[in-house]
Amino acid sequence: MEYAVVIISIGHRNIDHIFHYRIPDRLKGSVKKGMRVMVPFGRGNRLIEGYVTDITDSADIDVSLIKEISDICEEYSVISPKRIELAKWMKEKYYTTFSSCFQCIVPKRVNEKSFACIQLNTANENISEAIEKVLNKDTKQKRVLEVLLNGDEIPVSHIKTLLDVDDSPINALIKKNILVRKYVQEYRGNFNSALVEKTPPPVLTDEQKAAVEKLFDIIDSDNKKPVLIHGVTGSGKTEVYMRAIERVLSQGREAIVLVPEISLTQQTVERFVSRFGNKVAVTHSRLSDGERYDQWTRALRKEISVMIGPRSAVFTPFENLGIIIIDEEHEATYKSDQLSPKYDAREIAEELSSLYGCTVVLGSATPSVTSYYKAQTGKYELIELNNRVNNTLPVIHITDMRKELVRKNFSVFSTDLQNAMARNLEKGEQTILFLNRRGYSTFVSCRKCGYVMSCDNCNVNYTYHKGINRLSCHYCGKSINVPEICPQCGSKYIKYFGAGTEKIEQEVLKLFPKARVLRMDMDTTKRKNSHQTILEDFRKGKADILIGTQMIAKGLDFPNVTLVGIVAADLSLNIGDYRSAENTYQLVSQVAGRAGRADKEGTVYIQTYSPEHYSIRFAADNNYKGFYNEEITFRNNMDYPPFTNIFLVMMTGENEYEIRRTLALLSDIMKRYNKNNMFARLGPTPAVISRINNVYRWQIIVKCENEDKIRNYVLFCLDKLSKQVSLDNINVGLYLNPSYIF
DNA sequence: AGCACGCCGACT
DNA sequence: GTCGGCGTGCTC
Repeated sequence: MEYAVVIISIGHRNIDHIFHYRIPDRLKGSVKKGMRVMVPFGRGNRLIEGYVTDITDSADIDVSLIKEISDICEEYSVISPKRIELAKWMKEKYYTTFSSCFQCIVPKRVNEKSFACIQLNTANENISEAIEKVLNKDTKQKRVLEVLLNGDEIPVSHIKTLLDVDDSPINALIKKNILVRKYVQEYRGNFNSALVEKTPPPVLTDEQKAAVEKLFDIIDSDNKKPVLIHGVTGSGKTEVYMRAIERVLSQGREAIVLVPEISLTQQTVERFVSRFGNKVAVTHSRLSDGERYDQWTRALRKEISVMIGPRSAVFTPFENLGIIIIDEEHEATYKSDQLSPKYDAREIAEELSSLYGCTVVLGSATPSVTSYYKAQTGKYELIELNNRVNNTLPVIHITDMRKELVRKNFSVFSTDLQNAMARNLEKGEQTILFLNRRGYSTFVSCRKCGYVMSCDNCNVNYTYHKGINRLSCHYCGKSINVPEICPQCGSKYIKYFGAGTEKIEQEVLKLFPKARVLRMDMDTTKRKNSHQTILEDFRKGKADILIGTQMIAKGLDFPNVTLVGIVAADLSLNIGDYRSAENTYQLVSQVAGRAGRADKEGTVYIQTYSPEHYSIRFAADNNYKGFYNEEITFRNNMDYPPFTNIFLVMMTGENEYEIRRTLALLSDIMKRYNKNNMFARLGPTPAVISRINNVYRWQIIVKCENEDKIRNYVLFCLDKLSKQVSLDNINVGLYLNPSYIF
């Protein structure tokens, strides 16, 4: 007897194991490994979706309990044997259920959309006589038939609009056996590659040539070490990627290109489409489920061979996978931090590399410290691109804001930056001002008693928003009217501190009343497309100055921008996360890179209260290695990643006492099983934001060099804990090496 | 997860 | 007697 081994699509730990089902006679031969099936499940025999992960001839359970598969979902397998292996690996690596891993690997099933087409009925032997009869009469049928005589398959809707006819002549022709109607699947979300002109590849620089040759060697060899391309901005990394893709395609294999969602713009995509034409498909988060499913299906059917997309595109079902390119590899978006499995696309790519023998290429101008460390220690190959293809470096100044205070300049802008802005306005060139904080004032307090306005629901200070004239909480969204007197002492002296983008906008308008200013932050981009509109307006020169947060920092290039002001470079430095310096270096480098592209020289002013900090100094010098050397020493001394693994256990719930008590218990258990003191433990401590929307947040942090050991240890201790106390009212969040400590 | 089963008290 | 409350435990 043959049984299908099925994983049920219910993401619950109790049923996260295999179930055996009989294959009914009518499905004999059609049920295959990797297929999606419907099976009766539980006492009520409700029909649940499941995945056939194997077919066996025995089952070690009472045969009378085994039920029958009720139906198959598709005629084909949606998951290959190698990808079943990937799911097993993910389940262990990300301590999650099979079901949730399958959900990543196979997109949600959506009904396929089809449309009616008509075509000559080739099965009809007497068709020519029938055709002749119609053509001899002057009817609507004749006009329809004439269009179809060459044998093409044409959508019914096209015929109707083209000839202005309705169904009746078409139906008549079908009745006469001259035409047949068939339904063709429509692929939703296709990128219209016909609109993009094909461009010939440019001539490579010597440096690019060397990089491409090294990549070819790796692609063609069996040594599948991942490659880190450290290429300064403008060094032509993308062209190197495209040559590697060409090589892989010529070998009949496929390519995946991962790009941070934010830089997945029309221009990026067009660059690939102009080289590879209709072999390219694109996914992104704005696609509907149907569009995503259809693009995924096209890959499964080998109709495309290059997929460009964000994190989730790493799961594109190419079975002859030749290369995975991860651009801007340092970006935090490659790690999913919220939904389980909390996978890292870079790690998935490496696992796919060992399953498929494909090459993994990571590229960045500011590599993550972890990746560069791997390149230094021989786990990755390193390719460096040090020269710009046709851009010059901007001139970068660091401004010590403490000296501005001494000189009695209390403005948010240093004198130098103000002067530079004035000069730029006169010249008619554009300026970008970057501040990674929105709102007007970030801190509102009473001058008499010191009371700080803060949210009732969260342990977060209110930010004052001048546009709506309200205090608003950036964590739960609550906003209140500005109190006229201090809620604590009744004093009228309420003072506003700390500047956000809204304040910067106002200061600019005060200094330069004639300047045309655009502001881009969460508050000005709430409406659909407002993001695009602002950027386009700025590109077209409809504004002189663009003020913005993080969202203006990435991947955009404006040829007429010659001045960039980083208003407070040390904001990200004071967050208190072990990655603060890394984030600051990356952010400052990226923002500075917006100045002076094309033929005009750029100038950058970095305003800071910590001008001596190495992340700012080296970013201003454009010296990644200098930064890396300082940072890696710091990580080593402090025992932070990449020298250790950090496991964050966060408990959240409405009853603070219960959370603290439970975490204390977990801490005791951890202490008890910490043989040889292999695991360092911090906490329980309140999280950085210790209450959001009246949900309290406490955490324990565990550190250990060995990833498997720390994972097993934490899961073991949590298992012990769950046997001692109920965790029903507590949410337990597990984060292995999170992108930031919350 | 979700559903049946079963063991309780309250009610026509 | 029986209706329905929720706690418990199982699902090929």
